Amino acid sequence: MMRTQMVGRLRAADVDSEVTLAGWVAARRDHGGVVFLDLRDASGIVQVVADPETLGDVVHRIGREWVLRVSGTVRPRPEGTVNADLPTGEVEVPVVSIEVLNESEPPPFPLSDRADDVDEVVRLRYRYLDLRRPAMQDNLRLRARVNAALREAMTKQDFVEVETPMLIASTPEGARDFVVPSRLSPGSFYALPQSPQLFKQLLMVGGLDRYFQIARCLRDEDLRADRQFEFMQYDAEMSFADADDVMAVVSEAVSSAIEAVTGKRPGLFGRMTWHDAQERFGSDKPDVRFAMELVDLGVIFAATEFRAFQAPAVKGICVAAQGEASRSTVDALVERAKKLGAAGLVWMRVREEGGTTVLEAPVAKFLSEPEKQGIVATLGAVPGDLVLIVAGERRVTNRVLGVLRLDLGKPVIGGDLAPLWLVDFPLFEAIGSDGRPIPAHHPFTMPHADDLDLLRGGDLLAVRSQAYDLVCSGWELGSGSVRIHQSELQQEIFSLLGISPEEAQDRFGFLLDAFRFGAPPHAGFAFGVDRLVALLAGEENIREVIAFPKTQSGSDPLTGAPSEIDAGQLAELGISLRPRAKGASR
RNA sequence: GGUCCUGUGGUGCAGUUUGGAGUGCACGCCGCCCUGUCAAGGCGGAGGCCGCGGGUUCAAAUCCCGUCAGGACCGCCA
Repeated sequence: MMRTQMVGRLRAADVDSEVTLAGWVAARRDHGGVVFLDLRDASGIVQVVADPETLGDVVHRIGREWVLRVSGTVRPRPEGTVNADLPTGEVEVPVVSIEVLNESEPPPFPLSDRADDVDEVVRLRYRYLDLRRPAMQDNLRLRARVNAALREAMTKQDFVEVETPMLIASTPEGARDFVVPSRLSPGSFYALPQSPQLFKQLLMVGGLDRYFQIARCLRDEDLRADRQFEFMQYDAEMSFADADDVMAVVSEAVSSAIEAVTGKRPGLFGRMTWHDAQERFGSDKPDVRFAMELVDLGVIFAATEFRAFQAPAVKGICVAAQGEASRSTVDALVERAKKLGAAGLVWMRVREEGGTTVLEAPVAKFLSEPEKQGIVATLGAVPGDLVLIVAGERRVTNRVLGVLRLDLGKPVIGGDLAPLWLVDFPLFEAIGSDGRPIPAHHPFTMPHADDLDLLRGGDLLAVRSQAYDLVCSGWELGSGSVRIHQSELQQEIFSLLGISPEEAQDRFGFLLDAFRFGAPPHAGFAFGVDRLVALLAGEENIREVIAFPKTQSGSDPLTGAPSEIDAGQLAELGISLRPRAKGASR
């Protein structure tokens, strides 16, 4: 037997038990006559006490990260030497026998969580050492709990976990595909899945009724703090179900995951229409952990003399307690607003003067007294606040104020995740330069039943879809929709999008074929597991919750990927490389 | 493709604004001392292509140009 127990659970109650422990040396304190070693395993740290006189000089040689196996009888620490900072701090293990299982070179960077700001390339180059840090261990274990909770919640709700293929046909839709050359069909390529979207719909046609998967997805797009080439998606689809059914199932799964991590089950998820999110928060992923909502001031300025406010939309936000922000700070906000596409940004300091609330600003002289009072009343501004107003085209106005709101707002630290369903998305996000509408979701999204007339009648941008997003603390976690399952309606959408029947057949023929054989009404959802885990772990970057992530340029400092392959492999695949465009680098 | 930020012994930083000797701090590492420490302590020591290349200059970590690597963001992510 290698060990009798893990080190982290030793307590006063274990005094007098004989134990054998195995782990890494997290720290050593060599006093000459006595050597203290902090022995670390996956469960924590315990202090062991080594006496060079009985154990020999080897105890002076032992360094950080050496791997030891020690035996001894647990004893209470002497009076006054208890370490309250350690769960095991009441006890220690005097070493009777010691075995060096492996020596270690000194680690290239501190493995303590107190030194958390090491260059990320160094951490990734030695990820196996980085993973020994308790913070990384916690993140990966938290992630495992989330995965387990999601699986359990879905299985309990009668969902069948089905694996879908990684080597699939490329479809020219959506993100850039990662491709894999085919050896047996030189010149042909597989694509790695961007998501199991089409397969899960086929599973519905196949009568699985309720499918889920925690699926690996790959997209060859630029990386970000919340985006990696490959990521994990909780993916679900259900037959004979509407949007509410799907949202209920997903809410249950996400709630279970949150409860598994925090011990606390979240309340009912909020629900907000896309339109409200735009008008109140200037975003399609509103962070509702703080207010500072966008307020429409259009009524106040309906007949204003002030040119800048003679616009389709005049809206403002009230920034609490920032009324005395420096001129340079305010000027920076104006610049920011202009950069975001606003014609300008009107700012006003809210002050108190002789018992009344007044607005002080360069533009104040252009505004009438009722207008100024209207601003204060409508925004609920109090002395000390800063009022920011943008006027212009409604979409731009909302977007600019939404960004400023996020720049200036402060979510409550340690608050709830604030999960929120966003519903009633528009079916099309814009009309392209070719006059064709651009789908907001994907072309299989079911239009809202009440808006079918609009679809056929005219105002395409007003058509709502049966799509829904899950937003958490300002992060877009995922999205889903009711799918079109009738080929007539699907053809209609394709023709609106300018996709000919031949083209549709060419791109998604296998799905359209399947739909001719009694496809059930179905709906589904998918969200990013990495993002949910990062939120729950309090990390701003999903690399912190991925064991072996890639850098922003898509490389892996540990393995050296991506790397060149040898000529033989290329030949076998029937691939020849073009010479490098700009002078060979390697 | 673009904007911005960063790059200095193994690690984290200061030094760059205003050019003047690789000058400094903390940790780690090596050696010696030390029986109650908690990131032990004391004394001593080693360790540098200032990312790389070019330019300006009597002189470059410092100024200029390019380049590489990393990061945040825009584009992109149906």
